Amino acid sequence: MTRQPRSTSQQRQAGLIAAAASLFAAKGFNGTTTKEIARAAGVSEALVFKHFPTKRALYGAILAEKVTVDELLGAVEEAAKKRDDRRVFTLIASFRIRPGVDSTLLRLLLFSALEGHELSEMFFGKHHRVFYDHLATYIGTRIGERAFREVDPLLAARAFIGMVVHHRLLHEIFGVSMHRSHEETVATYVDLFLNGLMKHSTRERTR
Amino acid sequence: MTRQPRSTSQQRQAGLIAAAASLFAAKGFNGTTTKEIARAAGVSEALVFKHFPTKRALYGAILAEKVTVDELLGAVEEAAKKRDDRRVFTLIASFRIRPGVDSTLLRLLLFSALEGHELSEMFFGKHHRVFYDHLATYIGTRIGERAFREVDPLLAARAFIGMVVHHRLLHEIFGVSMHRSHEETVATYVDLFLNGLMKHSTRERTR
DNA sequence: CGTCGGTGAGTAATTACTCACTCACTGGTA
DNA sequence: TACCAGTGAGTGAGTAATTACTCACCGACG
Repeated sequence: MTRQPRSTSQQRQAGLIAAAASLFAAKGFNGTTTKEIARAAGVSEALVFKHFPTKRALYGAILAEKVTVDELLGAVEEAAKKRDDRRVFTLIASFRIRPGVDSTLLRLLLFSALEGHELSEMFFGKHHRVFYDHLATYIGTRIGERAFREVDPLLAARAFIGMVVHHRLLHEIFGVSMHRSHEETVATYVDLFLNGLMKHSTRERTR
Repeated sequence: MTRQPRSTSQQRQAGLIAAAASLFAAKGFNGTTTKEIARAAGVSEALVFKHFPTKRALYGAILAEKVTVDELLGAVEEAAKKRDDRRVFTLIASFRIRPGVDSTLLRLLLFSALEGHELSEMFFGKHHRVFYDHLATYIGTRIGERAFREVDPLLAARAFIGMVVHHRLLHEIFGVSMHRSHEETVATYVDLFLNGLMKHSTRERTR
């Protein structure tokens, strides 16, 4: 019998959040029982409620905790200053499409939105809106500089993020296999999209 | 007291499926109780189990029932024969992005995939795979005819569907408002994408 | 010895599902 | 016409299991 040292309140809380996050991501809020969470965290069910007053509060703590990564936005900002279009788009795409990316957050996001959790919007804002807001601003700037064609920047940004997110959806949620490497996939998407945005002397749009 | 004529077995079954579909779409499988379904269909809970042996069987019946629309694929086929690229893409996009489109199917699809229902894959295949398989074939043909650039047709098809599906996701699941009309949105997406696919004499890709 | 991490044993409510039963209608028969 | 047995739609009242959550209590350590 090894005698486990008792955890501090903070450690336990973190452990519970981690255990619950993976369960909620796998089975949704309603599909996960507090007993399962307790067992996954290696404690009694009663202790769960010592740390979080309700199951829903625990769920909220998960959504509130996971924060966006700022270093990516920094790198994007830098590439944007240099007007390195390809790099801007590649950075954003390969942040989502890369080997070993964790599907937990995507699943949690979808579950929370579908199940209509109150914190869903905040979660969405922190994880996704920032990206397409940033991107829309950049596209707008480049249109102003006559480097890109005249399109609605917000629609264009969503279109690009859409390619990327949809790819993850197919792969991580629907189990569609990737027939190309991560790099090839990203390169193709960036290529297609940038080419679509670029101005070309020949052929104007029809409508 | 108006005396309701008793329904036939088929009518009841259809009513139950309709009631259950909207509830499952709204709250997921685990979030919906059989009592709610019965009440929504206006019958006793016991009758639900006279028609479907288990709750899961009822869920399965829903997924198995809803079929894809063939008239769209017919129209696409026709446009494809005429090599009317813009029309092919516009048809597919505006089938998904149009006023009054029902979000029930999209929600059911996501729920079933997230909750890992066995019939999810079949559901996905009937509603989505057909589209990007068709589209990929067409893109492949057009590449062969040197009308489009050399890209992986499957990736390209997914990229386009990705724009469209992501748009619906934002709008119908995450509640992001559409700041453009349906037509403008579709036109922008098609325009961006087609322009990206087209060959342009000037400026070759950098890598 | 008091505080804090931790638990076993509950409880009230809800859940999917069952069962014994009623009611409305049909077709055959006298 | 009158009657009656059969059938299938429909239900009220359960039941066993599960669920989120509670509470009285334990024991280690400063």
